[in-house]
Amino acid sequence: MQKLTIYEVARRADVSISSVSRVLQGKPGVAPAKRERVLAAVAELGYVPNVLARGLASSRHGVIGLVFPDLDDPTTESGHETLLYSDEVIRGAERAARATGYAFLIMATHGSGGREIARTVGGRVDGLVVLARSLADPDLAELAQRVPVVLLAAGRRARGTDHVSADNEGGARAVTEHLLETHGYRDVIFAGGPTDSPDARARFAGFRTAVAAAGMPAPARPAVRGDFSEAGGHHVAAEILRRPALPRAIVAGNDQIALGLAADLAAAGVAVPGEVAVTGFDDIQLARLASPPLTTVHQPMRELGARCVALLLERLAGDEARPRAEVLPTTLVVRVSCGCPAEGAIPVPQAAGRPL
Amino acid sequence: MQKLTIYEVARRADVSISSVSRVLQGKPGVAPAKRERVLAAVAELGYVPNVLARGLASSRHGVIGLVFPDLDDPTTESGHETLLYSDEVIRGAERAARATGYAFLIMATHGSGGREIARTVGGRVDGLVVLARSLADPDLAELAQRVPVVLLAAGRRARGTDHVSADNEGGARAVTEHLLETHGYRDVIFAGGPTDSPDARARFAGFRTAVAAAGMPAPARPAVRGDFSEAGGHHVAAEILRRPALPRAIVAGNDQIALGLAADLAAAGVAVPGEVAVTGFDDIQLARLASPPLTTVHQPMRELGARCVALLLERLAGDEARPRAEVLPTTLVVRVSCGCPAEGAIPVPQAAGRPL
DNA sequence: GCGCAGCCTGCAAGCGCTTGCAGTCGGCTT
DNA sequence: AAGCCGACTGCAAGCGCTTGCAGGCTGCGC
Repeated sequence: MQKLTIYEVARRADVSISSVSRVLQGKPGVAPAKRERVLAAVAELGYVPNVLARGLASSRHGVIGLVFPDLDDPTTESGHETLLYSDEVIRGAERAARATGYAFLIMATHGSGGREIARTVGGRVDGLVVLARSLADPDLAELAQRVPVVLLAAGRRARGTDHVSADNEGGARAVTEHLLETHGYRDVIFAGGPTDSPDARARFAGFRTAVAAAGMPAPARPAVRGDFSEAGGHHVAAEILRRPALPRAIVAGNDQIALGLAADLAAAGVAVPGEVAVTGFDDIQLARLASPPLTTVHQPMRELGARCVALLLERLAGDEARPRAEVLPTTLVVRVSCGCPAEGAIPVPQAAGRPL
Repeated sequence: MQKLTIYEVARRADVSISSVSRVLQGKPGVAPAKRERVLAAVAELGYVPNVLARGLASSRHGVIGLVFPDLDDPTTESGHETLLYSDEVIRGAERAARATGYAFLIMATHGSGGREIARTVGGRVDGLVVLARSLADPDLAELAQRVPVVLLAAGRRARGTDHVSADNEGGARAVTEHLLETHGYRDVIFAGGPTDSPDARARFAGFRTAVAAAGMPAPARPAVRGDFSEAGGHHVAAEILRRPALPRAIVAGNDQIALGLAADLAAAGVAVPGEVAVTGFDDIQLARLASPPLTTVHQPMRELGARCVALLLERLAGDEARPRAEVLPTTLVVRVSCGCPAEGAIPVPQAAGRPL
């Protein structure tokens, strides 16, 4: 199969390549009869336009990109600390891009090398979604002036770019209120994430608001900190177990911390949620299946990804709007780890009526 | 910032664009002094070659693509049946591609529309990794003659393409043997996946081998079937609970089935693994955190993705080799759901020595 | 019957970079 | 000193498609 170009199609349909091009792009100004001939030729030949040539001529890639942080140590195959969060966002974004005919490129960043990576990907896409903390500020800035960028969950730092985030503060407030009001716990502490994470800060702020609203003194900073990973949870657990007295409930900065923490508490003989209640944030899949099922705050991860792509497309459409910031709602998901009854934690369809 | 082309760099360095091009590609035949000047100009200007033009001229994309099945119903936001498997493979492949300077494109397929999708992505990449069952055979065939394809876990159907898969049969045999020999269970059954899945078939074959080797009659087909999803597990559970007698152990086709199944059994009052032991396959992250932690067979998912990319690159390098099939080893991961003691199921670092 | 607005068409000029090829030059071999 | 060779250089021809523009036709108003 030798190369099949627009010339071949034009010859076959007995028209000029201009007309073929116009038909293929759905542009007006081509007589119906001729349009038919072109379409027929395209079908017979199985012609697919060369995206490279098309892109070069129109200076459009037809590709949306997404940059996410790869927190794993690339030298190990452990892989278990994966940010499931990114995977969900990626899926949502991919779907949104595909639905509008764009191809979807992803690139993970791992600490250094961000500059090169940003250049590589920057020149290949029409627009870029950048997940929080996957790129250093200067790299991001350089990238942003080459191509439209939408920042996801980044605590609005870069100027001139659109932002999308989840309502971290509201979610943290809701889960803390649940602990405080529904359960009536008194001694509730916050086990935070990295200091430089805007998400972590916003969640802590929500926690403080709830505590203050309950008429209690709100701490100035998280009682403990740890990475947004299971290892971070282990670290937090160690810190807490070292104390003279255990808190009644712990609001963790995210699900991974909560899971690692809960596992260690249980292993140390502390009943969860009996003695210490634990809540998470994100609602990753593990949260639902963990033991006990984790009470957490759901972030609409796929939707976040999809909204980022949507904003990008709007900007590409050219409406030269000023930077926008969109905040998607989060929802409290009550399961067991807060002390609530297990009811419905794990769906049990038609398991009833067992005839044994 | 107006557009910056190779001409600008050439002028700045006072050379021809040919030389700039050669320097940028690291080709020989450019005097050292001149090479320096070019590099300096590139750095000062912050020049980044236009990938579209480069691609058009050299007919190379610099992009590796991956097509995976999106089993979710795109109209819901549920997202919980996600194939974690794909996510891991994607990460592994992305990393391998990035490490060799290639950009990485992903595209999900969802039932129909595969043809269009295949065309879209086929024209944008230098090589493609296709996960099992994401594309119909004819679409795959068409795609394969446009661009090099490596099939992952597809039970070698397409001719002329490379294949990579995990040792499904060996893994299933190992886990079944564990149940049969270590635990001495007699009544062990296989709860399979979809009939058309090569993976499911290979696993069942391994199961049969082990059963036969233990001197027991091997069934001709799986005792029950279900999708490779949690819902499939629920279905399997319902089937099994409907029987007059429960089996002593169930070898599930994959982790999701095992998890859904185990949850329903437990909800129906059947002790797992006390009354019925359950094992999975894949070793997705959920398997480790589930309750009880799932004994399963580990597939090197990231490595599978990475190997696919590696094969693709070798083929692109031009060694015109005949199609190869690579099988990566799987490993038995013993946790609790088979009846083994919990020891080490959840790592408990420094949780000891609690001073309370 | 004539003029003009529209609608179609195809021409041709790029888009920015790669690469085969011919030409230039200094240095060495005879 | 003439001839050659090899290392460099830059020219120019694409790669395949988009698109502004000018020209040709048709139909309608006057």
